[in-house]
Amino acid sequence: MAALKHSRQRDCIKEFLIGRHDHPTADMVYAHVREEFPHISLGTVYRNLSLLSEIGEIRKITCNGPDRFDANTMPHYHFTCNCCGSVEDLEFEQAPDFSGVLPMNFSGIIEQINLDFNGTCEACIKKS
Amino acid sequence: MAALKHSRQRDCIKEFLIGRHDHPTADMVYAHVREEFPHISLGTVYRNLSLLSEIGEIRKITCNGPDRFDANTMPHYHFTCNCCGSVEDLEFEQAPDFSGVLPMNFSGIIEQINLDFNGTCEACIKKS
DNA sequence: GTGGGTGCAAATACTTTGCAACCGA
DNA sequence: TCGGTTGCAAAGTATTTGCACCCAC
Repeated sequence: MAALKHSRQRDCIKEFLIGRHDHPTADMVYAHVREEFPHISLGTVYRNLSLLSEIGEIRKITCNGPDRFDANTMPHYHFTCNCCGSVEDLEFEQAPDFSGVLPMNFSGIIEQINLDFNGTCEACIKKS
Repeated sequence: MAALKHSRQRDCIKEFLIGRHDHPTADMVYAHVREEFPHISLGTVYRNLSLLSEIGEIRKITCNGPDRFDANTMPHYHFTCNCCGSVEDLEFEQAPDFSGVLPMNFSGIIEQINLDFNGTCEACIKKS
């Protein structure tokens, strides 16, 4: 991988994500960063989001609709609303423990475990 | 929801998925169904895949790259390869039990629990 | 006959990429 | 200066949709 050079745009993107806990999409990041860098392009936002998630500084959340990004790289799990697409962090009384549930008959490399609950969020229930 | 009418194309799509355990994409379904219905359109395939997953006859797997579809609607969990995008079913020595890990501070409706391991599959390890 | 289903094509949504100019080390 | 980064626009990938015709009930 090429040597990483400093960029003010990338800093701004990362700072924005650190300050948010609602898992913004690339468009939401773009809308914000544009306040500070009015000429930044969506391509640059996507490039930096990919780069940051490749080097592990942020986490990319693949779900229905556009990808979302999370500056919290600690293990934690999400609820995704099938209705509005929002993604919330879940808190557990007892943290999920996957140590006893390692898969058999599998010889690849596991890099990440994703636990995602989906359904309908409170806001969407009220709307309907 | 409107009354469902019978369609041979939809049957063919579902039969195909039942016979496969590799979680085909819409394109793969299209390629197969075209053997029997040479004039079927990709739009029809997408429409039927959405419809089947809405009524719970198949399951849609959202991952990096194109969505994948699974006729196995029983609870089970996947491994997704970050490299080639393949999705495999995982077998566990001890089935994951989420009864003790229900989320607190959450008041929406949970419809489904997805547990997905991702990393690099055996085939991609060998290639590199 | 009625209304859902289909094929086709165009449109949309999201993301990536080529390229020349730019900027940080 | 060198090579990574940016802005811009175009292209690419995945999916949805409008519409006229067709087929199941």
